[in-house]
Amino acid sequence: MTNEAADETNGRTLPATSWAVLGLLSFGEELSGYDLKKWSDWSLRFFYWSPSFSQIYSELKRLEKAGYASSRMVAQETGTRDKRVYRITDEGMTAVRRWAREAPVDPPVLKHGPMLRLWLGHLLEPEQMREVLVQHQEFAEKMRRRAVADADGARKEAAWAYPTLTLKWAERYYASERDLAAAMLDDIAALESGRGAAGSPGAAPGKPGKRP
Amino acid sequence: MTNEAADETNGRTLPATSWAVLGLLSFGEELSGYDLKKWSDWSLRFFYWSPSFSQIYSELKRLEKAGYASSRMVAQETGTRDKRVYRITDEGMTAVRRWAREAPVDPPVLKHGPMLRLWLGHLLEPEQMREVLVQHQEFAEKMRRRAVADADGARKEAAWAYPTLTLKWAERYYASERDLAAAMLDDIAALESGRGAAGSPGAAPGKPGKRP
DNA sequence: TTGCCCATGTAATTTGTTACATGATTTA
DNA sequence: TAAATCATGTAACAAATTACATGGGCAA
Repeated sequence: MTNEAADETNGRTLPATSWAVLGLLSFGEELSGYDLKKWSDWSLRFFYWSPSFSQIYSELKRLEKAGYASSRMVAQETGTRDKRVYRITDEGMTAVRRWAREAPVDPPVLKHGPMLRLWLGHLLEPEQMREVLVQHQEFAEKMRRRAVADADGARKEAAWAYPTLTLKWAERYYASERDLAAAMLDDIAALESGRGAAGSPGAAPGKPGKRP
Repeated sequence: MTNEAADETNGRTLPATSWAVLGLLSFGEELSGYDLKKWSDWSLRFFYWSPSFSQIYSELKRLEKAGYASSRMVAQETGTRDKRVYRITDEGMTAVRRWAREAPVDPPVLKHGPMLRLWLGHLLEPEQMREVLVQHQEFAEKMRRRAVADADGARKEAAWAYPTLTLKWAERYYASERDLAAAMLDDIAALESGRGAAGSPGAAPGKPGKRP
């Protein structure tokens, strides 16, 4: 009852980030913290923020304490510093499977800095708004291309079908972000062009022709 | 040099959440922490997560310490408990305008729980994947509708044009989320139907006809 | 007149980041 | 042989949540 591992095992559930790390391990490979960080940078990154090194290390400790992962030191052949590698346990597989199947579907968390800036449009010059949007557009397109490239390089075995599918989702998501920025550039241009002509409330910004 | 207010005023910049709260105040009204929370729930919420009460209270303290906001107690008419209301200062306006204009455009932070689950598709039954997607779809549609409703009810003055514009962006964003979920449902169906027929690598899931 | 929600906060805890420490290996 | 980089962590700090405390008004 006062056993810590038991406390974690039953009862209180882990935070999503722990499940994300355990999820990385659930593909079956034995990995070090460093490996996990690198892998998470090119996979989770597209739809889930990639935790820092230090957090990955502490999540690994927590998972091991909970009995969901086990670790061992491996001595390097060529004299490199020894490292600790982690592998998921059977209990870990059971737990992460259970989480994936049964956890409630809660809404995505979005912190969209560029939109926060535009929401404060009354503080900006039109040119500055455009600059924010253009940079965001470039970011989105860069991410989209990365998702495409990663999907092309992805392993083709059946086990990897779902990671590949989410890359496809990411491709579309970032394409949409890019297009949404373009649409907003249009909207701002329309707003600007319609300004000065007496703020008539009838001039509702519907869907005017693309350009003035 | 050792003055705390000065430390905050120049030099080290505030976290984005502080700017978000100061941004709420930048529309000029005198508001309590409670008011700010409620307002943030129906505005920031669409593109930036809405901070908890306690965080709003501590951000307000920080802003006041930095000289960006001032507060006063107001006694309630009908004997309700007194409350503290905050108003942005001139320095605050200068600072938030400067932030909005000059801060680097950094990428949005996304923590997409549903996608994390699907990325772990090897742990799920197809039916469970569909369930996750359907629920996400419903959430997205609910948010979209809310954005539309809020935009309809929004104040029409020029100062509110940009908040209204971001609501329009939100409407499109959540429409896209909804559609992306639908597309992924199709992809999963295609993957399932193509399974068992020898994992031929040629069976690339392109854009097959909507239904089998 | 008890229970519940509005409103206002503070305290304790958890989550996550940045800065630092260490040492070996590769590259310039 | 100095600098950059890989690899592994720890420590200090910041951000954010949950739980708790308090009191008034209102509905049952």
